[in-house]
Amino acid sequence: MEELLAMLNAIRPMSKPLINHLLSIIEAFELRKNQFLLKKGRVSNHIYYVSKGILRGYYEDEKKKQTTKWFMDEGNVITSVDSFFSRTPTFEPIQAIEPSLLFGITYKQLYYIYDNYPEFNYHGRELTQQYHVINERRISALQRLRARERYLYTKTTQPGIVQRVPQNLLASYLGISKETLSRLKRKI
Amino acid sequence: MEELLAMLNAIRPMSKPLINHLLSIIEAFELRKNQFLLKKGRVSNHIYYVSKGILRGYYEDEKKKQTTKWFMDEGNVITSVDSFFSRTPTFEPIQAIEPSLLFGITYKQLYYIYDNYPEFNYHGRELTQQYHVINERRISALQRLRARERYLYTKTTQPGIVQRVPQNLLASYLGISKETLSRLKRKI
DNA sequence: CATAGGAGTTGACATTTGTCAACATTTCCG
DNA sequence: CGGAAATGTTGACAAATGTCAACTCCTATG
Repeated sequence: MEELLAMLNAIRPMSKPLINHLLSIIEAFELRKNQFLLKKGRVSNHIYYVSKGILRGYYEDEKKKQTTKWFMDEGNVITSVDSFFSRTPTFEPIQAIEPSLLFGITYKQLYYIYDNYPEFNYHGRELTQQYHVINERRISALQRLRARERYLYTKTTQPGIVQRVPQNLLASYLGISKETLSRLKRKI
Repeated sequence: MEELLAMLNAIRPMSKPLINHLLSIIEAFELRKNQFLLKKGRVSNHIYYVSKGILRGYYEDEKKKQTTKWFMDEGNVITSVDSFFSRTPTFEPIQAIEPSLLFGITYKQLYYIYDNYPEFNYHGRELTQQYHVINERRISALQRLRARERYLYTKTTQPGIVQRVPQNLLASYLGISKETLSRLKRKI
């Protein structure tokens, strides 16, 4: 839990009352490998900090083909962004790839904080901004780069992810088939 | 200018002092067709509200091939996200596609507001969140959909854009060649 | 420890998309 | 108004990637 508070304090030191409030509401969640944090059709009700482990958000089409939208490991804040903020049922389950430990709060609790501890809007804004920038870069990569370059790009920007994650999931994250990934890796 | 204030007030009503401060600093910018709002190599120093017109952010690779990262029309808030927030020189120029009218403030002015009118962090957070959700959806589309489906998806989610924008730019936005776009349109 | 299922590899082939070049059409400006 | 430049279309072909199927290897679990 320390690390979570440290991360937030690094963005900007928080007041004692805010810290105490956070400590009183944050809940810990433990997940086994392959366990779901969020199932399809539910409204994403929590936002979590990843303390240990690695998770993925993915999408499954009519033909059962899965596309991994993101991987997040230690130090990241995760939720099903679309569902959480728009309060609609998600199409994107979240699943633990390794045994994981998370700290989370609910949507209601988050907005209670935004309303009653205005200082926390600064943190919310900075964090959203951070992921926004990451997504902007990801969009560029998906638009401009071919399979091979996307793989190399991801390998340099997220080396930990590339190592930790099964190749079939990595392929779907890159937006290519597992066979194509297998082949282009051999040529490198 | 009214519309900008109305948009912000709709997110959450702002205090009189904040409104007055905003009015005292917001600057208007007029652009001719094809004029640049931001050139490559500069640090993006402003964030703008689009009051009239349509603009694009794009990227140009070594071979001079351009990829349009986004189109933004009336009612949107724009900047070169990466450069603006990370304070680094941009690779992504912004250009007016039609004659445009913008209202803008600088990075410094924005952070002055965040620090001295804490209530505005709420607005900054909500706006960033909004674009974050849009980008999440865009990533899904780029990852999962083929050329044809990406076109149809964009046509339904941003019909105005698809109509207003030259096809070669639209193609680069979709991440496909202009020939492919021309062909798939004929088949529909 | 046996084995079923998951993960990764490889080959053959189909499909999609890109590239290049030629041409048609539109738009912009002197 | 007229011509250059930008935009859009089409064809032929090449390159990239997907799909399907067979096979191997690993590993999780009864």
